[in-house]
Amino acid sequence: MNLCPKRWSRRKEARPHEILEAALELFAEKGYAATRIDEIAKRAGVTRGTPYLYFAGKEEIFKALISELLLPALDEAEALFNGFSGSASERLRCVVHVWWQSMGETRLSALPKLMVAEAGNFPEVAQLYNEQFVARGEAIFRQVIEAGIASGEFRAIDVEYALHVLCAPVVMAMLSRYMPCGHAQLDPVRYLDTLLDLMLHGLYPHPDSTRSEVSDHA
Amino acid sequence: MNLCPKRWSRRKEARPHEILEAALELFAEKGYAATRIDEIAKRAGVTRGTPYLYFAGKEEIFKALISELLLPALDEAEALFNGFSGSASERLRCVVHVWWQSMGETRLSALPKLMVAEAGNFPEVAQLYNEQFVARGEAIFRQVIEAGIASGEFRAIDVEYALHVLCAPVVMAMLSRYMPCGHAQLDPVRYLDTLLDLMLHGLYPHPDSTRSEVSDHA
Amino acid sequence: MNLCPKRWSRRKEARPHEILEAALELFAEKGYAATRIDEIAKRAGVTRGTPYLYFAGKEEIFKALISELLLPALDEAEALFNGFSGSASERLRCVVHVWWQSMGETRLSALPKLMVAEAGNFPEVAQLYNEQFVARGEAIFRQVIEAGIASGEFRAIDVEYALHVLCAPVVMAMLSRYMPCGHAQLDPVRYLDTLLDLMLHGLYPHPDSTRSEVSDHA
Amino acid sequence: MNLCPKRWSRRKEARPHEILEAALELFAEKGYAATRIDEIAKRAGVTRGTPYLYFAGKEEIFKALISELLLPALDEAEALFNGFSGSASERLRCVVHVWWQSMGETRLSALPKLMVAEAGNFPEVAQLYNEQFVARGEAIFRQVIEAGIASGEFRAIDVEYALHVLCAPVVMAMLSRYMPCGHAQLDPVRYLDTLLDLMLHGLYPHPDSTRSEVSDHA
DNA sequence: AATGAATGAGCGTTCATTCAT
DNA sequence: GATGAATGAACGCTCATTCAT
Repeated sequence: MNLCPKRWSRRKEARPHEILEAALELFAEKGYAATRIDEIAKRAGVTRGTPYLYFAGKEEIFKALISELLLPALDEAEALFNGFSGSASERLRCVVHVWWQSMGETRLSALPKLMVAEAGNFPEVAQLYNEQFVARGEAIFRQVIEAGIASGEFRAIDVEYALHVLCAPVVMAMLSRYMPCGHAQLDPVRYLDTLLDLMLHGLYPHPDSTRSEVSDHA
Repeated sequence: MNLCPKRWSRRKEARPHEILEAALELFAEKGYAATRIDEIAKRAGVTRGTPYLYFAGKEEIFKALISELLLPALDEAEALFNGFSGSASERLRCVVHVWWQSMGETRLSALPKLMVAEAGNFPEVAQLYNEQFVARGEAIFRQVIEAGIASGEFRAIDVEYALHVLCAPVVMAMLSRYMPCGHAQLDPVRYLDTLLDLMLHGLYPHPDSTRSEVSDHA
Repeated sequence: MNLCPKRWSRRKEARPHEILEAALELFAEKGYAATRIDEIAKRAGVTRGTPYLYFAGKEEIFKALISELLLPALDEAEALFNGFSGSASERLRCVVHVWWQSMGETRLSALPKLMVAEAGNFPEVAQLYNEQFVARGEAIFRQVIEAGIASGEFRAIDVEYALHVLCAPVVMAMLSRYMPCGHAQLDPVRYLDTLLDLMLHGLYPHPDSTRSEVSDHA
Repeated sequence: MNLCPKRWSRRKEARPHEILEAALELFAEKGYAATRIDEIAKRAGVTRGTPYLYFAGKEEIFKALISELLLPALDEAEALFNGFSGSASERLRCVVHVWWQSMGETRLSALPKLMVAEAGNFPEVAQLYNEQFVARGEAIFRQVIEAGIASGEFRAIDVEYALHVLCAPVVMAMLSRYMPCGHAQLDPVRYLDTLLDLMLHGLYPHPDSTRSEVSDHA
């Protein structure tokens, strides 16, 4: 059993993170309730009792997924957005793609799925998620839209509503990774490009069709 | 204990439906795993053993929610769509609003939430949901978009991708009813109107701004 | 449902017997605990509540199997024994074969199996079985052996012990009908003839080996 | 609650055996179905969940009774038989008495009772029992009888049938320990001696009655 | 720090029994 | 007399959590 005698000598401070990664994978696959602490421990390479050395219980692991994995990723994404300048449409494109690269296509996309499923059962976790993640994410999109309207690049639509229309496909793309349904066969990047194209130009034929950009991607 | 003397006289045919309604409410509130059969039974006004007279087990109740509640609602909605004629944009508006009225704003919107959470754990239910509900729902939207393109009313965008961009906010509006997050404070109808406006016209200012329709609704 | 309107007009007094026969079959196949009242009812051609019109509960059905089916069969067998005269060995042969024909090879052989399994759980039934069936059965064998000893046809062995040695294979032949083991492939009649052959040649005090009789039976 | 401070320190290897012993006792007393896992646990000095640490379920406990308790006892008994030499009648006596001592008069005699009751419900367990226990047990008796016939010490009777006639009282003696019936009041050893006496005098092809041996034991 | 044996509350399911019809 | 919908106690099994080592 103890094949490697020093197998945890250097790992001490890494343990909580390993446990969280294991938990995230399993919660993504099976949901919160169907994931056993044993499985998390085993996938993290530890035994049943170890998670309790670092987390008070299953719910605390859930909460830590938000604060220890998701929020830091949002911090990084925000830094990328902030370092980007350009037209409103260029910033919108940037925000959508950076969002996807830094969160959507990573294991973190499991968290929106988890929150859809468990928000009602864990109000405390839901509050953390909403205040620290959703609100900040929406603020990013809101800024871009508002700036576009202010500069006259965008129409003066209702920002709050447009914002959610814009976010919904991004979130759905994250959720779809865990469902064997229609979305699943689509290429997410092309999907997001279509989103941007439609959001910017609409379905109606353009008076000037030079703005269409989705065809670049094939 | 015997509060109601005729407590089962004429209920036989009604029982399964009562149980499904109770299950749907509870699954919506707490998710599949966190809902106990006892609770379903109690909310349906029966006792622990009664659900098993009508359903083989918890999973069968889940499956019956799809086949007995959701699919009939889709049947009705389809009938409404089919009875509607008009321009592609008028039909799109019709489809989105009928969808919302006949499913989105009803208790049935719990089922997409459930499927997000449990598709991985119940492949059989997921297959039923995808084949009988998602595929048919997408087909409705696809027809409208394809007809619009064929008639020249819409641009020749990639139908499959546009379809999912269009559906995503509709589905998110359903999911959002069970989350205390941003979407929650929005008026769903106005949200869908914004979706239609953006999808048809895009964010860019119109060359002819007479087409904007969202202002009608306020 | 009521395809045959008078389907029970003539059956009223037959119902209890039909229920007992169904119960006997099912208890034999699956044991007492694993047999559901529903199954008994269905096999008897009635519904769930009907057995309770005739029997106070499951245990009463069990008890009635003894008193209503087994004991009458023993009565008949006893009548046959009593009408038979001959040497002790002839009477022994008669007893063994009549026992087998009237009980061993019928569905009644399920009852010894049931009693082996359930005597500890149903002391009242066990008492009935022991006092009314086992004791009377043993008495029959005891009489024959004692008469054989008294007449000098048999050795003066210990009657009580010999009696049980003699009965054991008879009972085992009954039990074996419900087990897929070694006994199962044997022909019961030939088995009992072997028993008699072995028992008699041990019981006879005198030493000519011409008496072997098992070959008669093919 | 914490009456015994070292309540599980060194028990890990002993637990499965303790649980099996408890299960064997309770299955013997009440049968398989009427024995609750809770009772087994309590009698083994553990709580409800502990048996599941060592056995996959109730049926696995049943199966383990055969493989972990009964078959090892048969191994030991076989070793004793194999170390014994003598005439066929002496070997027969040896086999019967060793059988009784190593299995019949121990708690293992519960297993034949259990198998009579449950063979039909657990075909897999029945197969294990028949192939590994019954078949091997019969082989032991068969060898002795065949050797006796080969040496001329026994008559040339039909071995398969005689074998089962011989075994039946041995098995019945085991079953009888769990029934409050006739057999119960007999001394098993004297019962087996009577069996041997009767069997041998039937098996011996030659006719001097001086060989009666049961009187020795009284 | 880490282990893993043990706990025990909780849940899905079954089924003997009841009783309004 | 017969039905069968409904009941509710009981049981097998699970799993988050604890704690002696």
